[in-house]
Amino acid sequence: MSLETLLQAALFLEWQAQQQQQRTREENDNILLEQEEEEEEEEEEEEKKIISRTEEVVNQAPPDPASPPAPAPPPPPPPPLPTPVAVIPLPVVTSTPQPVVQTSLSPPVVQRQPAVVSPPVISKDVSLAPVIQRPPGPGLTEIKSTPLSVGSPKQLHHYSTPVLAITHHHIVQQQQQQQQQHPIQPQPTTLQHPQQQPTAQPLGALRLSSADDGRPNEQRRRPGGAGTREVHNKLEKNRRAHLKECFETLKRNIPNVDDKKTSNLSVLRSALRYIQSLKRKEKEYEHEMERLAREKIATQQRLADLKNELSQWMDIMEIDRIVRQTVQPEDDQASTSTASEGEDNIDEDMDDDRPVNALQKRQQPELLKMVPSNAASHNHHSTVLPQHVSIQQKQVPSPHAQPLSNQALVPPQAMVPAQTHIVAASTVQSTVIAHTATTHASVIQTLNHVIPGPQTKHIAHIAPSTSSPVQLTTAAQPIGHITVHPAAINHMTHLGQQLPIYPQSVAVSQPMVSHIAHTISHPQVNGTTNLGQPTVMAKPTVGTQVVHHPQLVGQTVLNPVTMVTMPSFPVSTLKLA
DNA sequence: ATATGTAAGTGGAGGCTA
DNA sequence: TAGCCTCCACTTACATAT
Repeated sequence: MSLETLLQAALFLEWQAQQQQQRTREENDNILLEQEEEEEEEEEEEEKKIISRTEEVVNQAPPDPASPPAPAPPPPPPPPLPTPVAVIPLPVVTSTPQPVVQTSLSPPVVQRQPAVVSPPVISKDVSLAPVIQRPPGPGLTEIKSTPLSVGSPKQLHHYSTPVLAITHHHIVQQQQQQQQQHPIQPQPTTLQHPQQQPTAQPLGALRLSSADDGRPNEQRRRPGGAGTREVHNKLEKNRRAHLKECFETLKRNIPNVDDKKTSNLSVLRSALRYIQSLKRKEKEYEHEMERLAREKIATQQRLADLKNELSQWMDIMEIDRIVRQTVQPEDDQASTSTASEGEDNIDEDMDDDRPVNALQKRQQPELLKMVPSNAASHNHHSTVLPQHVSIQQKQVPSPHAQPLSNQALVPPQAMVPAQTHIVAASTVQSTVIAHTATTHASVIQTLNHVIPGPQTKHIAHIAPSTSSPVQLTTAAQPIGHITVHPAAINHMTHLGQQLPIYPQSVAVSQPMVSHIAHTISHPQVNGTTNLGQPTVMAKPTVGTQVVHHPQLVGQTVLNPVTMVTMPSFPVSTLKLA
């Protein structure tokens, strides 16, 4: 027993549980279904209200009035239908049924709307919906009707003018009343409306009836067509809403506009101001852009110039490198040093070898070579280091000497305007300052001629820029002769005391004569007093005027003459390249 | 109480389309 | 040409500020 009873009890419990589960499932399903239905209804309502109210009205309206029964218009679900009511005549629909007496008063707008739509114009569908679903009783109409009617003298006024409207209103009211009487039977009522209306209404009915009766519902659409008042009102309402939205959008896009206390007019004004300000700014920016464009062009031009100069410098550097490569193998004692060091060394050497220099002067004029540099390249004094080229030469004019000098006399015009380059080849006693601005091959040739000499063991090379190392190889022999680059004179004054002073006399070689432009007193050049002997300074021949000083040929320049050639642009700008 | 601004209803005019 | 749509103007009601 116990077991059986227990089993039975268990089975029973199971069965109950299953039953409960099923119930719950069903309930849930029902709930879900209800919810879905509600949602659908809401959606339909919204759609109808918002989107296609007018469309629905219009579309539904046309259908044939002929079909009398028209249970429910096909598209809108017939039964559920509070929705359509709500859709079209919103006021009417929403109005809750309440007993109000009111027919006598001027027809409320609400009332007219459905009426107008339904009977004359829109045959069934539209009319049906509102009419059918209107809750029974005039109450609906009244709620809205009362305020509307009360508050709308205008409406009265409006209605007065169009006869049709008036008639419609009355008709509607009657229809509504009828419908109220037959709330459940919307369809037949709706069908009846058009026909019944004429009978019911005196004035409007007359016209409507005449027109409508004569023709079927098709022509109920008055020119307003969709143009029932309700539709028109809604369209207009939507239009205003859109307009309002546009104003809101505009307002949001205008800075410094209060969100709330701005009328549409003020929004427009502020928008106008804002647009004007934007235009002004636009013009300003355009001008700024033009200015920057011009500045850019100028800068690019300058950059191009600098690049050109830099390329020239690079050529010089290349030549120097070649020269160096050519010279170094032969130079046992070659040493690199800075310009100052080299100069110092030179000074020392010169001090030591003065007597020798004297001999050299007599025995052999030094070989001078000057190459004019670009006058324009002397505008800047950023580079302190002068470009010296001193080539010491044998005193004895070797067979190469003459050709050297000749080659050194390359016409300035043939020279590439560039910074002076210093290549100093020291021979026994003579010093030749060559202006390496001559990228011309003649320089190399000259050097080749000069250097090969047995005595030309020391070559000082000074790079033109500060960045490049200045290599000055002091000759074992004191510098006997120095030629001055004419271009250097422009910058002599700038350098002032920075310029090294060569105490010993310097002889000007024959070739240099052609390039010597001016002679100035030495103190003017370096600011130092010297032995009182005149110093020969050369002025660049770059330009046009070249003054020859043949008297200087072979003479000894007692004071140091430093070649100083400044780059045509600040050294810092070299980095740009 | 008055002024101002907004929303809404209504009618008409004009353009577009079937 | 009728129907439809859009726009505009007029009017009224309501809300808010002064």
